[in-house]
Amino acid sequence: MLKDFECVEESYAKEVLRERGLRSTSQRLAVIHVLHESGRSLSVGEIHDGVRDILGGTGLATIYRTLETFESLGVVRRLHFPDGESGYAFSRAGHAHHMVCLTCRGVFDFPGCPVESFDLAPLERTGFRVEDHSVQFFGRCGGCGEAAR
Amino acid sequence: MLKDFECVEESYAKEVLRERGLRSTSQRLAVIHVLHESGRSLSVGEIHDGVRDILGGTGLATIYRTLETFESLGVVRRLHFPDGESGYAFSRAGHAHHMVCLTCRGVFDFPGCPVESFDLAPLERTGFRVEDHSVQFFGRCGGCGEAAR
DNA sequence: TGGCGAATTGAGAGATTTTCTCATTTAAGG
DNA sequence: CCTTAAATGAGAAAATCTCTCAATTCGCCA
Repeated sequence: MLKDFECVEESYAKEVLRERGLRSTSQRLAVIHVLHESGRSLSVGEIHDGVRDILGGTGLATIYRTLETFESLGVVRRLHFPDGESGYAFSRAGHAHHMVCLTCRGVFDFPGCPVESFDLAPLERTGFRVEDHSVQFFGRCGGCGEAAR
Repeated sequence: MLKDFECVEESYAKEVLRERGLRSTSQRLAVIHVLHESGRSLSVGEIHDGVRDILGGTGLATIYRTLETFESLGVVRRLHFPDGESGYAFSRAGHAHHMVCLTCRGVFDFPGCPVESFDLAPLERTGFRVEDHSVQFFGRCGGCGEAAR
């Protein structure tokens, strides 16, 4: 098992895991490593392949379980693309939204939240109580926009 | 085949289909009927069951094909819930966002768009060109909020 | 209204994705 | 170290989605 691939994101994930009384296994850290290193959102299969490159035989079920765990911790986020595909991306916990490049599937955080300055009162007057929201921007990142020209 | 279930939504769907040179089949209209009648988002299985109740034996593949067609026409929208589930809901074409009740999966349009008044310039200065966005609110609708108390 | 041609469907096989089980391994506190 | 519960691996099983192709049906046109 490689030990020299630690990065800030892994330390962060470790801490979140410890806070919740969950274990920092090599599989879990490898998932974070693969996700962060890629800089884009990856399918379950891609993550599985990436983890196997690092650790050797890793069960697919573990990948699913790990992604589920991290998603509930806010460390990983599942993104759904307009074409129906989906992928997972590393994401610092807390309130963050993303821009997703439709060409390379790159994921970029963006500052601020459009909903913050949006007046929810009219919605809530209908009796609906808003508990959460999701915002995503789709488009082309710098590199992919260039290439298209 | 029942003929007495026509509603505004079906007429609308028919028109959109005709505009694109696509046929208004009983299966397609039944999908719209089921979706609209429920007032909430439905899984593929629920839609399949609903359509079978109206038309009798309808192939599952047809349901998938129909949903894909309608989604590309903007008549139906696929929604992803925080719990990982997903469902389809009727949606007037054009730019519309939704509030989704996490209890009953009810879907409600809401007026306005939080992104409209959001300044995209800082994002686009990063080189990212925004082409599309998605916004969803999750919470409890009037009825389900009541029931929870 | 009847017929023609192309679009659409049905049925089921097949592919893919996700979940589950349980014996084995491993992290982490004492 | 040792212990113990958490986590994993492997593969079976379940669920979801796609594909193929013959049969059906819609919508146009005479």
